[in-house]
Amino acid sequence: MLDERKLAVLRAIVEDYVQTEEPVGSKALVDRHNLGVSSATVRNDMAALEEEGYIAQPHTSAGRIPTDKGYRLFVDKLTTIKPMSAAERRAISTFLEGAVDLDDVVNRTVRLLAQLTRQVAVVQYPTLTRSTVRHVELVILSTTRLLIILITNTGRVEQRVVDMAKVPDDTLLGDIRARLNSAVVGAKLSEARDLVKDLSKAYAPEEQPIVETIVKTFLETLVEHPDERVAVAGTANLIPVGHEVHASIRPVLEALEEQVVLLKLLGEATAPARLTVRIGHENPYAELSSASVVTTSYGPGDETLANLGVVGPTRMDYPGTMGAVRAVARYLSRILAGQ
Amino acid sequence: MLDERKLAVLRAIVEDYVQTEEPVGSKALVDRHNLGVSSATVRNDMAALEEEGYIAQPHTSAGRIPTDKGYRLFVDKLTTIKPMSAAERRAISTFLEGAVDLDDVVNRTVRLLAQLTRQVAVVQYPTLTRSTVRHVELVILSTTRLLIILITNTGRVEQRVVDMAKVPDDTLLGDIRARLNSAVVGAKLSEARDLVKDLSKAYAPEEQPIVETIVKTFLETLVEHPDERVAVAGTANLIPVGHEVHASIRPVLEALEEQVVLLKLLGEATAPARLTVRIGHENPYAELSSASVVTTSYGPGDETLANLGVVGPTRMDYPGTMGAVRAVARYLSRILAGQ
DNA sequence: ACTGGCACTCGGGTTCGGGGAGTGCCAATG
DNA sequence: CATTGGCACTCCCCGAACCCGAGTGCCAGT
Repeated sequence: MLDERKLAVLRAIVEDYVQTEEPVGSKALVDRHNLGVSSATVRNDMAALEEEGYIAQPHTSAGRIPTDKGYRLFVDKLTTIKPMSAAERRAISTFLEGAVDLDDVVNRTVRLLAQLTRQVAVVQYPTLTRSTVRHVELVILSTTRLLIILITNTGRVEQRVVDMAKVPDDTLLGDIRARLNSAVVGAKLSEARDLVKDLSKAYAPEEQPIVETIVKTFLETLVEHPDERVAVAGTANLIPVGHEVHASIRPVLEALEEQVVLLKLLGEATAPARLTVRIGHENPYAELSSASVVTTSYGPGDETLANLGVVGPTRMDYPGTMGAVRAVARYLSRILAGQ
Repeated sequence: MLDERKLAVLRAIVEDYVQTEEPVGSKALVDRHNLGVSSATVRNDMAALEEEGYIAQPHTSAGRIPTDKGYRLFVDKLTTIKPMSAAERRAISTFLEGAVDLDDVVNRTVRLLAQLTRQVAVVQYPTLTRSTVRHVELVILSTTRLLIILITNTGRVEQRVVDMAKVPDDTLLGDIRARLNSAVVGAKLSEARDLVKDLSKAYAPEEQPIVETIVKTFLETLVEHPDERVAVAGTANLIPVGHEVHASIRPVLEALEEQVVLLKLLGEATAPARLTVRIGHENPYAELSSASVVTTSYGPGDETLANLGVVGPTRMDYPGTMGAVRAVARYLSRILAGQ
C-alpha cells in the first residue's frame, strides 16, 4: 500500500513540520526536498497517506500535519537516532565530570539534558532497591529516638527516625550495628529481607522486641518504600520563544510537579540501552496527550538503576532528542560506574 | 496632599483591579464602593493620584491601574494582613502534621503555600550554619575513601566523601569520631571552627595530617559551604486559568529554576516574624520586574533558620498572600521546634 | 503512472465603522 | 471651596465585509 516514495513523502512532511511548525503543502515539499516528482504527484501520495491515517489536515485547503500514527511510523521505520557531535560529547563529558556527589550528578544531568534537547528533562534518582548496601549506621538521638542511616554503593544516603519506648544502650546498639552490617553489607537491597529476618534470634528474649523494631523499620522504610525522587529541569522550554502560547500548557506544568506522575512516566522503561518513545495519546495521562516522552534507563554495566527522559510536544525532533537521551544516559552510567 | 478620601480611592482601585484584572474607572468605582461622592469627584481625586504617580492609565480614555508605587503605599498604609480562617488553619495544621522527615516537611510546606496563595511558593531548607550539631559519623568506604556524615538538630543529614592517601584504621577512626563528636555536638555550626581547630594536637605527629584532612573537609564542605537548597511548587499558577498568556512568563520560569536566583530572592529577609514585600522593580532581578515577592523567615522560637515566600504578579492579593505566608511560617516553625 | 491546469475552499490579515467606557474640563451650586 | 452634573472628546474593542494566497481535488493529456 505504501511504496517507497510515499514513505519518503511522510518523512519529509514530518521533518518540515517539526522545523517550521506549520502545516506543509505539496508545493513547499517539492521545493525543499528533491523528490524528483511534481507537486501533483505528491498530492496524490498525500491523499493516500491521509486515507491511511498517517497525516491530517487542520482544515480543508490547508497543508498536512503528521498524526500520532504518522510520528510512530516515522520513529519506527523512517529515521535513525542522531549521534551527538564531537563538541556535544565533549560538553557532556566535562559538564558531568565536575560533580561532587550524587545529588550534584543528578542535578547536572537533568540540566544538561534540558539544555541539549531544549525540552523538559526528567531524571530519576538511582533506585534504592537495585543498589547494594555499603554501610548501616545507628545513631542515638534521645532516650526514645533512634536514627537509622543507610548508605548505598551509589553514594546515596537514606535516613529514618524510629520512635521507641527505650533506645538500647551503647553496648547493645554497637552489637546490633555490627551484626546488621555484617549481614547486609554488599548485598542488594532486594535481598535484605531474607538476610536480616533471623537477626533478633541471636539476642536474649527481653532484647528481641527492640531488635525487631529496628529491623522492621529498617526494612519497611528504607528498603521497601524508598521515596523515589526525581529531578526536573527546563520547564521554561514549554513556552516557545517568539510565539504566543496556549493556556493548555497549564495541566502539563501541573503534571510535571507531581512526583507520582513523573515516576509513572519514567517507570515503564524497558531493558537498558533501549529507548522508549511514547507519542501523544500513547501516554498514560490524558494531560499529556499532546506530548511525547522519550525515556531510557541507566546504570553501570548492564544493571538498571533508574530511568531518565525528556518530555516535549509531539512535534519534536525525534532523532536529535533520542540521540541526546541515549548519550546522556551512557555518560551518566559511566560516571556512576566510576564512583 | 493626599487626604483621607484620596487614600480610600487608591485602596478601592487596588482592590478592584486585583479582583477584575481590568483598569478601573471612576463610574465602576462609585458603583462598587459606597464612597459617598460622585464619579466626578473621584475623577478629580484620580487625577491627583496620577499626578503623584500612584496610578496610571494604560492609554488615554481608559481606567486606571495602580503603579508599583501605588501598591507600595497600599501595602504599607492602606491594608492589614488578612488572618487565616479557622478552616484554613486547621488545614495547614493537619497537612503539616503528617510529615515523616525534614524533606517531607519542606515539600509539604511548599505545596501547601502554593495551594493557599494560588501562586508560586518557594521554601528554603533550614540553613545549616544556624542549626546545631547532633552527631558526626565517619564511615570507611574503601582504603582511600572516607564518608563524613553530619546530622543536625533539624533532622538534616549532610554527607561528603573525602579522598585521602590512606584511611585510618578502625581504632584510630573511632577515637577521632569520639573526639570530634564531644567537641561539636550541641554547638552551632557557626561555632564549629573554633571548637575543632586544635583537635589534631592530641594526636601523634604522624597521625596529625590525617586528622587535619578530615577536620578541614568537615569544616569546608559541611559547615562553610552548605549547598543551600530550595523547594519550589505551584509554577503552574503562573499561567492564568481562562486567559491567554504572554510569552513573558518564560524568563520568570527560567529564573525560578535557578537556585541562585531563588536564594537571592529569599536571602534578604529581615528579622523573624517580619514580612518582606518586594514589589515589581524593587526586585533585584529585571526578569521579575513585573512580579512581587512576599517573604518571611522561620525557625523555632526567635531563631531564624531559613526563609520562605511567594512569587506572584504585582497585581496580587497582598493581604491574603501575606496572611498565608505568615501563617505557614508560624506553623512550620512550630513543627520544627517540636522535632 | 505522472503532470499541468483549473476551479474551489477556507483561514488569516486588513479595513472600516459603530458602540461604549472612560476622561478632562467647566459652569453651577450648597 | 469642594462637589457635582453635563458635555464633548478620545480611544479601544468588536464585528462585518473583504481580499489574498496557499493549498486542495479532480481531470484530461502525455
